[in-house]
Amino acid sequence: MARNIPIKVARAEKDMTQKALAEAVGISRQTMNAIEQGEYNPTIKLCRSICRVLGKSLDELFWEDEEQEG
Amino acid sequence: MARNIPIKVARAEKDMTQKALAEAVGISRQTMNAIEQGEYNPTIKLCRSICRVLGKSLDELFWEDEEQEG
DNA sequence: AATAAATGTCAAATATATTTGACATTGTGT
DNA sequence: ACACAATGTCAAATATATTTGACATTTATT
Repeated sequence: MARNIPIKVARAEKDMTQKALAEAVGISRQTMNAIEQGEYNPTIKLCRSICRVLGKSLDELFWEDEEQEG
Repeated sequence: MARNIPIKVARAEKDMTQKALAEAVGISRQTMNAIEQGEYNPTIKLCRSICRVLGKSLDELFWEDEEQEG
């Protein structure tokens, strides 16, 4: 997976830290960091939570045109 | 979670069976069924695969305005 | 330069998504 | 009514997302 820049940007727009976003969404700071680093696949439910907090859509934050192979 | 009608509709539009969609996406038939029944949260990567096969966006197939508690 | 906050990263443990196999039910066609 | 495909559902096993704790690095502030 590629690094998730859209989340980083949306977070900056809200002036939120990774820690703050993680708490708002109810996950650990490390998990939030890993998601932004693109290190693994979050659950759709978690993605929706992040979208709600950041005021963005799934397509805006989590779409990828090409998926990296295994 | 609520039953995922949009997937059912999009699958009908493509005239695909749950089994066929599951195979196209590389998961088991039971998992595909469970997703349509809204019984658990798939991974975002899997959601994207389903979107690509069905020619729909994440927002079209996987957005939910209100998340069910617990 | 020094201090603190924010971020990046690792390993071990835990929670949960997904698989497999099996069987019940429903829908469709003959 | 009969057969067959498609769907729904359960339990046990496996793969993987997520947590926790700890530490290194970067970035901001004084």
